[in-house]
Amino acid sequence: MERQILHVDVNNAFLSWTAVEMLKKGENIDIRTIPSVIGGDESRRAGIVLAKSMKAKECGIFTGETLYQARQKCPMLKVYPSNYNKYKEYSNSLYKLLLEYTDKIERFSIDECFLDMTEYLMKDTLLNKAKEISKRVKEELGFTVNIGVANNKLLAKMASDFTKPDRVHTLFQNEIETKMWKLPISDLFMLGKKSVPKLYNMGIKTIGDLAKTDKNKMIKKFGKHGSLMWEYANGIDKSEVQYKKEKPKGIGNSITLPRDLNSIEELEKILLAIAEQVTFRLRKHEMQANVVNIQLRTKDFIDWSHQCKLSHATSSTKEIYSKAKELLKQTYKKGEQIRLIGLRVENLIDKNEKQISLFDNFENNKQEKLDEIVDKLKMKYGYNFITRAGKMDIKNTVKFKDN
DNA sequence: TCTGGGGTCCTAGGACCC
DNA sequence: TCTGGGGTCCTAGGACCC
Repeated sequence: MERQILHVDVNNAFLSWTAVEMLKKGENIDIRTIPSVIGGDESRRAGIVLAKSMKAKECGIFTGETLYQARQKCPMLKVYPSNYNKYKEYSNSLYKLLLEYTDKIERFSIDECFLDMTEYLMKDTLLNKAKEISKRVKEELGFTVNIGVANNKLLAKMASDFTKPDRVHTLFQNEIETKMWKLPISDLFMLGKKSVPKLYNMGIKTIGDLAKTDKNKMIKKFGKHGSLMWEYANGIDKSEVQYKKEKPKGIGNSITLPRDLNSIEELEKILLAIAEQVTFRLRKHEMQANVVNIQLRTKDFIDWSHQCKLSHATSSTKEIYSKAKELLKQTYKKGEQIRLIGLRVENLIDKNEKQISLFDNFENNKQEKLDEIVDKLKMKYGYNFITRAGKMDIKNTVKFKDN
C-alpha cells in the first residue's frame, strides 16, 4: 500500500517564534517584516546567525555565518537573542495540534515533523488535510509552516523546501521529473558541501543529472553514501516515520569558552560542570553509558576527540567525570590554547538492562544515591540551584541553560 | 566582536582471535 | 614461513542534518 506522508516545516522557526512572542508582549513591530536575525551571543564568542527573516535573506545573509559578516551585508540589521526553552514550548504547541490528525508523528527536529497520514488514502483528502493544518497553525498559533505532501519522507521533505513561506507543495512520483530534477544537486537532502564539488567535477550539476548517472558508478566512487544519493535523486526512500519515541544513542554537551584556556586545571573545572549536565540528562533518560568521549577545539579550529570504553556501564557523575579527566590528561598538550571543550557519553543502555557486576559495590551505590538526591533538587529548584564546590568559581564563566 | 551546539551514521585502521 | 584472511572490537575522525 502506498504511504501518504506530510512533512511540516516551520518557516524561519526561531525568528517567527521570537516575533510571535514579542507581539504577544505588546511589541508593535513584527520582526518577520524587517531585516532581522536571531543570533548567538557575541560576548561569548558564539556570534553566528541562527535564523533570518526573508528581508535579511534578500540581503544575502545565510544561516551559520557570523553576525559581523551579516551586518556588513545589511547595516540596519536587527539582531535578537535566542530563547531555546521558549522555542520548545512553541514546538510542543505545534506537535499538539498535529496530534489531532494522527499520532504517527516523527519529531525530526525542534521545527520539523513527519506525519504518516496513510489513513487518508484519497489524494484530495490528503491535500485538503495539509491545507487545513497550514491554515490552523497560522490562525491558532500565529506562525506559518511549509508542508510537503508525498508518498515517502524524502519527497515530502524536498517538497516542503520548495517556495516559501506558508505554502503546501506536492511531490508525487509523476512530478519528480518536472519539480525536482531541474534543481541543483546542492538542494538534495544529504548532499553537503563536501559532496557537491565532487559531483560537479563529474559533470553532475542537477538532481536529474545525478538520477540518470549509473548507480554502480556512484557506489564505486562514494560507497554507501553514493547509493543513498542516487536513490534520493530518483525519489526512492523506504524509511518509515519513526513515531515511537526513540531512546537517544548518545548524550553530550559542549561549550565554546569565553576565552581560550591553556591550563589543564581550568579545563578540568569546566569539564566537571559539563559532566554534571551530561550525566543529569543521562539519568533523566534512565540510561547508563559504556563509552566516554571528550572533544577539544583549539584556537585554530582544529578539532580533537578521544574516547574510551568503561569497564562497566554507569551514569555516575563522579565516575564519568573521572574518566573524562583521564582522557583530558592523556591528550591535552601543555600550553595548547583551547577554544571549545565537550563531553559526550555513548553506547547507552537502559538502566535496568545493566548487568550486575563486581563493580556494583557499596561505593557505587553510595554515589548513585548522591546523584539521585542532587537530581531531585535540580528538578525541583532548577538546574543551577545546586552545584559542586569545584564549579563554584567558574559559575560566572560558564552559564548553563536550565535543563 | 570571525567561525554554536546537539545529534546520527559511516569509514578506516589497528589489535586481536582463530 | 613463500607474512593469508575473515571476523570482531575499538578508536579517531569526517560528513551530514537542524
